[in-house]
Amino acid sequence: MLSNLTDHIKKFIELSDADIELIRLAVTVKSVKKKVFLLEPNHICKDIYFVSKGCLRLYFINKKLNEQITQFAIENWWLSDYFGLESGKPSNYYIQAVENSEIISISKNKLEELFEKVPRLERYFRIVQQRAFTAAQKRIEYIYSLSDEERYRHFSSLFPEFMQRIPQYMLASYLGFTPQFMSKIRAKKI
Amino acid sequence: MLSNLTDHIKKFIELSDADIELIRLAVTVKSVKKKVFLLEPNHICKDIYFVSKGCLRLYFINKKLNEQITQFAIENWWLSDYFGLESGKPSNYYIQAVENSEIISISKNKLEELFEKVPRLERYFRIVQQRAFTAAQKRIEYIYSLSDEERYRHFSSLFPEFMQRIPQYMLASYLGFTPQFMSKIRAKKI
DNA sequence: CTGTTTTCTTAATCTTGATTCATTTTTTGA
DNA sequence: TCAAAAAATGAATCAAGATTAAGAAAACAG
Repeated sequence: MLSNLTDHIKKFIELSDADIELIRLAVTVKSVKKKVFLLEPNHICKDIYFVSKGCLRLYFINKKLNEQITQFAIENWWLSDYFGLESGKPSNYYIQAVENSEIISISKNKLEELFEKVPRLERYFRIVQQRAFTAAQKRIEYIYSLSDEERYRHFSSLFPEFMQRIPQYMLASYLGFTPQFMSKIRAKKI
Repeated sequence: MLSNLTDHIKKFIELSDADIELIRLAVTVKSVKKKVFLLEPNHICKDIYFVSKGCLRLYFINKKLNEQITQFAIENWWLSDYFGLESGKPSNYYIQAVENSEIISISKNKLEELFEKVPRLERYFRIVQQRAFTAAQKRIEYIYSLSDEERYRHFSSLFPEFMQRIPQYMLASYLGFTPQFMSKIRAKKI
């Protein structure tokens, strides 16, 4: 549903019907089944993704050959490998659907064209990026000021519904510890 | 020097002389002595800061009553407590000059006015925020995929000149470990 | 200069969470 | 519907880095 995106944009800037039509022409709306990859390592990342429904994860394989999740995106969040997108170099990341999802994608090129036609979108994305940066900073702050166990409890108190949606091992990966350790602290709680 | 800022902006968008004059009227350029605070906890953060010369750090006091540095800003970087800036709530952070510095500051309100007069600046700040977000994500990736010792060596190979500029204990804080541990790995190296 | 504060180093002990390996439970798909 | 794969749990051992407590070396101010 394109309206999920345009409604989100309207929270920050005004959009005319003509603007919405230009957005419609620039983006691609698609259904993505659980486990499908939108990006894989060694591919060039060309798109940014808006989650209209469902959930995506961004991860890479670390030195110990484990999946390391660095970002989730749920409804109304954007996700991309911005580093790959800007550099044009082959990506190191996977972007994968965690649930059956509805994704709105737009290529870097189409987005640049759209910025020329609807310059106020620069403002929307400035705000989106600023919020993303602020959230990333908060996360770094928690990593450095809470123990793993505290971070788990903090996360589960903030996002109890999200915890129901994803496998535990993915949350352990996102929080930076092992599934075994997660089992241990969960057992402790009861 | 205002030109440090306008030159930086010109790397991303075009600026007319009139635009530059509008920027000049909106910002404040000031010299800040080492150890001076630009923001302290329980104060409302109203400004964002551009480092024209020198170095700033952003930190908070964690539960163990230690300083925890979450960001540095050197020449051509912006720094603020964006969370406090957007929420209008009292800050939890210190922003302090690490060296005698020249800082260009602009208040949130003045910046909003400036966006109305020079809308292309939204683009500049969109790009700045996107880069900041990408850097923060990279940092999270390193935190989760490298040991503390590896992260120290990685950082010192990437930014050898910066290491000379700041006390070791600040770098230890930024990297998330103790000065004692840092001494240990430095001693190991020789 | 010279006393004081700040920064850095060393070493012993302690803790958190990783690793390894085995088992159980849940989910999935043919 | 049931076999196979995926996910979660449990326990024993191990390691990276914290903590504590000195003391040494630099930097700084009067």
